[in-house]
Amino acid sequence: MTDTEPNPSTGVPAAGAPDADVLTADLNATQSEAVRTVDGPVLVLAGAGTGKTRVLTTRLAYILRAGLAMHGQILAVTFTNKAAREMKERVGAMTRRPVEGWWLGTFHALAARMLRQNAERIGLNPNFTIIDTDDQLRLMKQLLQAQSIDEKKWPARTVLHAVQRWKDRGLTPDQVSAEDAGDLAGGKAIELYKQYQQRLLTLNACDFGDLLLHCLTLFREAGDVLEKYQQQFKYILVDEYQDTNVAQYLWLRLLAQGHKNICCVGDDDQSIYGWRGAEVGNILRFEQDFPGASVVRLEKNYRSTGHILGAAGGLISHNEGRLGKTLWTEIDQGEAVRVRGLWDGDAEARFVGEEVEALQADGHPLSEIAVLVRTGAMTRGFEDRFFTIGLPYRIVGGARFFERLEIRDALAYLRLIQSPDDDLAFERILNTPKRGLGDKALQTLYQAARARGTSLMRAAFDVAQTEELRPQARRALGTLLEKFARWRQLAQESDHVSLAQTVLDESGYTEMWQRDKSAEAPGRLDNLKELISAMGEFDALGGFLEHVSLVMETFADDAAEKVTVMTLHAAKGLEFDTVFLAGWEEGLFPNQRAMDENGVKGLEEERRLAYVGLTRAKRRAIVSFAANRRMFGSWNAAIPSRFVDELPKEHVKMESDPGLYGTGTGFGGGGFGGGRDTFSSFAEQPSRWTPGMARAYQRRQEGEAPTKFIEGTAETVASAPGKFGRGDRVFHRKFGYGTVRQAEGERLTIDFDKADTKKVMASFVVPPEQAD
DNA sequence: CGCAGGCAATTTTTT
DNA sequence: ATTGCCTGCG
Repeated sequence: MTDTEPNPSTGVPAAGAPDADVLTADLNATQSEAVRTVDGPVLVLAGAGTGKTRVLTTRLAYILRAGLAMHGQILAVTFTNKAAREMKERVGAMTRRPVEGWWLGTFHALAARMLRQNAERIGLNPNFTIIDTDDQLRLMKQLLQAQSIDEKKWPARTVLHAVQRWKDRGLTPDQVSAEDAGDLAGGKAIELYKQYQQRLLTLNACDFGDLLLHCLTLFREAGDVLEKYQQQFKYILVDEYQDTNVAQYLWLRLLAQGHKNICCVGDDDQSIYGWRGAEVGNILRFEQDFPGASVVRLEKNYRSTGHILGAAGGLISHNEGRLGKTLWTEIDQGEAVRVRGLWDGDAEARFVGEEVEALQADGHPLSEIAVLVRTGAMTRGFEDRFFTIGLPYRIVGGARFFERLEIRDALAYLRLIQSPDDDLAFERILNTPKRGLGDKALQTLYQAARARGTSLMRAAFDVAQTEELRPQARRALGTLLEKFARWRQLAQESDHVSLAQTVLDESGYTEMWQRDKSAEAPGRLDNLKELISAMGEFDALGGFLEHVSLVMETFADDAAEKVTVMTLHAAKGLEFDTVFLAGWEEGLFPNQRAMDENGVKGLEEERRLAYVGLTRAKRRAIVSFAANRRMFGSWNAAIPSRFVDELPKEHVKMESDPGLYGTGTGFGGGGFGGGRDTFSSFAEQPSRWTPGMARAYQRRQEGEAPTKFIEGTAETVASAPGKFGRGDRVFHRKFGYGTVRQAEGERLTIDFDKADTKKVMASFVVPPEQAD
């Protein structure tokens, strides 16, 4: 069935019929305009909650239904797999046809598709691998070592970061100016970049940046290829345009030069990825970049109350160089944004916990409540608190499934079966599990590979026949290579799921973790099982590996009846009835480092982040800050974020705890939380354990006394007699870990572990005003 | 080759 | 405080 035929099952008329108008019937005037402006470049400035996704999907369906193009002639680009998936679902529902094979996907997935179609034109094999950060880093380290560059002075991360920024700007090694490189890596940065690219080419591999960069090179050097795509894509749709980097912009501009029908949707006020190369300038310059462009502003907000929009709008108005939008809503004014000052981070977590419980008691679903924080580390305090009070919660983010050690190892085996020349994979598993092939053996193999001009795997087959390695190592290598030969055979004969199972068993990898008695081993084995079962959803090994490289997603259970805790970045594109915005302290948010490194630009991006946070809220936004926060072990005093002051007074209700900043007597954040088990909140989810936590948990399992937390004033502790006994392990927020020597009435004596605080205290709790 | 102990680094995150 | 990384020794 072609795109121009009527759909027999739905009776949808043929393309070109006025029926396409039906699609826009439910939209407001500007949304409809955004959908129907189909000749020439269009920029849709879509404020938060103005129906951006709806416009984008309707536009795609409209173009199809109006018969302006067939699906193969539309390029629809998103940033995340999630956005791509959502768009596929919605367009599929609207057009009632499968969305298979469409050019709808992320920048990287679409670029990879184009590259695979034309790989040989730029010296790659169509089955090139896409490497992850881990591999990138190891590769760069090797290059630094080869150049004898001091890794202390120029860490591989730093150099790699620079390389990535160049790639974001669409610069190949010869296009980087010496001035740009500066004295990075002792002035050898450009040379390193060049070598890095050469090495990747030899490995038949790309990193994420290359997917776009190679496309640009391809377009530049193979005019016929570019022309073909330019002809093919009659319409181009782009989501989240404010987050594009220069390479992505160039890619789009080249592709759009054919039909000039490019529609970019975005919001300059929601650009929060400058630190990874996004250029707000792209959206600000749209009208110059695409002459004759129309601009449509979506300003009617369907999400938030008047107070929330007022607060967010007032805050963002402190940024300069905006395209400018004023959101309005027909929803009621609602409640003012609450701003709550608290004594410390624990008090803040306690406050949020109590508020959530109150909302829950009023019948508010937990799935409509979110706690948004600036840094990933801040989720821990809330997790701890929510667990303690038995509040169901979900942490978004953290270590992602495919980034876990055991998953990467397992994937390396599979990659190596798929493409034997994948040196990075080879290196990773050569001695994992330990089989007596360490650094020495690897060096020998490297030399052999270099001498022969082949990959490590091929060189290894030769070396196994010679005297170059000690007999023991030679035998071990021989055994490994035999296994690989067998597995490769098996890959032809059996399905990829049983292949993976066999590989993990025969390689001794599963056994390695079964033998491992550390507490995190069971979690790792679970993850391996999960990996095997995930593979079942793919037809073949190749497809699975491509998915893994491009879609680094955790298979998470969403939709559960839980409070969500996540970073502000992770919250983009989501909405909740109630949003808690925690940690609004100067230095933390706006983040000091962001300001130090990027000055006013950095500050403005932080402000946009605050704006994004506020506009996630449909009915309630509650901002909080703490006067004291423990960071990296020590206590920091803090003042409220400047963003608190920037919220327009008429939309805000201040409710700082009494006693903060000398405004009264008494101290907030009292309460008593003693007797809490340090590790209980993680006991049920071993897969989330860090090695340190796992060790501590194990110590506890072995009978060591549990650690108790002490918080609150001397009085409150004294009012809870019997909570502490001789020999209890305690943790005090200022003095750290200790042991109770004596506990009678309100006199507690504690020996603290740290030498400088090893003193006997009559009253162990520091009143809040004395805390640093 | 493997392990214990010393040592810096510790924003945000997708693909 | 915690973590991963590096080094030096057995």
